[in-house]
Amino acid sequence: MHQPTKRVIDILEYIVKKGENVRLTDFSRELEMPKSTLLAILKTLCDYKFLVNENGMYSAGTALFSLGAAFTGNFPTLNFVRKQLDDLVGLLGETCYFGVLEEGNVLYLEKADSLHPLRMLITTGRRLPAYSTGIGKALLIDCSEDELKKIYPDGLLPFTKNTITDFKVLASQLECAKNDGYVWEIEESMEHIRCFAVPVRKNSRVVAAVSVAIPVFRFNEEKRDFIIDSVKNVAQKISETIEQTDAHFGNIF
Amino acid sequence: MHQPTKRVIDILEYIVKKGENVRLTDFSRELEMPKSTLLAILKTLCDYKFLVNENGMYSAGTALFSLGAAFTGNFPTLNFVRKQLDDLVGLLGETCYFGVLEEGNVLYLEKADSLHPLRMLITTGRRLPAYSTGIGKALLIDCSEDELKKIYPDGLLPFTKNTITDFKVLASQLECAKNDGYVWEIEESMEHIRCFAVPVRKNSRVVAAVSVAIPVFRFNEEKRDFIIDSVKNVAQKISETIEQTDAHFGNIF
DNA sequence: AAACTGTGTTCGCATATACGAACGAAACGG
DNA sequence: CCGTTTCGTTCGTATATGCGAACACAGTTT
Repeated sequence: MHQPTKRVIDILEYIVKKGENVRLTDFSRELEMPKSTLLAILKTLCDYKFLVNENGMYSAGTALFSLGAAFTGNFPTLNFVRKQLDDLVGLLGETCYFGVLEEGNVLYLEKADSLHPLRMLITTGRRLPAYSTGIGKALLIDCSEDELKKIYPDGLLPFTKNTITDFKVLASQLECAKNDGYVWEIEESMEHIRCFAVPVRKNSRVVAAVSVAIPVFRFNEEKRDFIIDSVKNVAQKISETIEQTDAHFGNIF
Repeated sequence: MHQPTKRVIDILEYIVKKGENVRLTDFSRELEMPKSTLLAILKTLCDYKFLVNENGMYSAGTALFSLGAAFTGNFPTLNFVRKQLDDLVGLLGETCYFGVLEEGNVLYLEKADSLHPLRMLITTGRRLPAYSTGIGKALLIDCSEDELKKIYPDGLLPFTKNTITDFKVLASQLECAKNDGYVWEIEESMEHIRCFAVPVRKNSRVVAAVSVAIPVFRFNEEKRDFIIDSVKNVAQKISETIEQTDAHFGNIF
């Protein structure tokens, strides 16, 4: 591990987590780096707009935006995905997500916000353990029990009282889901939220997934079929589009 | 200037420019760094998903997406802006932009694509000299000739035969535009493209701008008033929204 | 007004990093 | 098929970077 590089990474990830108004001392304390060393790195990052220094307060700079935008720009498919998610929200009224699997985690690539004031709070770019989320289970849908154990060598940690922590239970549930063509989840990653998700395939391999997250009190069984059909429909459209591209997305697709 | 940090920056900016399939030797040649040093840095960047290494070919990694998304997430106003631009494209049919001023350059923060197959190619996150673009002139609209000279100490370089290279001409044109409340531009930054732009203000200070870019052959004078009114209307709505927030956007707003 | 907290410098010393050459492997071309 | 080129990797040494302490300065609190 290259220390100077690691430090730059730590600084950047820390500043985007905090967003703004981070002081030199905060960096030093949280990242355990001497202030004199920090100052040299921070100054250079400011020169190139990765950070902004406003009388002692550091904030995330526009270069971070440019990097992310340039990355996204390589994947025009995402524009199509966003429009599909917008349509899906129009139908269902609840927050919808699109994400890919990255080493056992869901990486959220796109979302469309619920029309309701009370809505989910996951932001694009975040990573969450796949086994506990609806969209994540859709991404793992083809995994056997052995494969799951390999992905999560430290076991399945609970996030709520409903989180599945037993590999056998998870594997058998995925087995069923594979037949049904969709996954559901009730308060396994967050209290009061249930979820439906459908995998997106390219050449029959799961490469991404679409999901909708619904507060339990706004759900009722009558809506069930309509929700599942709507999500399946969007996942199918996205699958067809992705089939035609050769985009890798950081070699995830 | 801190060399290791500068190198990380150079590597990241180079990889997003190239997008994918960059070899160790390419980095070494283009960035003038010894291969042995590069290897240590690249390996660390791969560990943290800033890069991906696929049998010798490096590509941009998902961490870049996460950084950019986290940055954007701090500015919910951008979602509103995107919807406004979408509406504007619905009215005008041509590519629309939203951007801010950063040291004499326009930084494009949002865009909505034209419905026509032939359209502008500027992507979000890019920077272009403000004096030559429509949106950029809207951002400079309150500047005097002296202020312009301070921003561009090396003078105004031409990009097309129409680019304004004389400070006096630019300043007097901005003076007129300030009265009209909008800026126009004909093939000053790109051949075959003309542009209308309107500044977005916060507390009466220009903090951003909205523009529409139209291929010259699709423009005719009858549309003029409608275009200008539409852009002004959107800029006004965005102004009102920004007034209510205290977002800085990398201390640009 | 003095004590405290935090930023940004400076400086000498110890050390981790950078460098370039040399090596091995693979791809290319005649 | 073998020489040639290109690429990635390794390694010992030189050097640039990292470190911690001390200091000046500014703002805030006691």
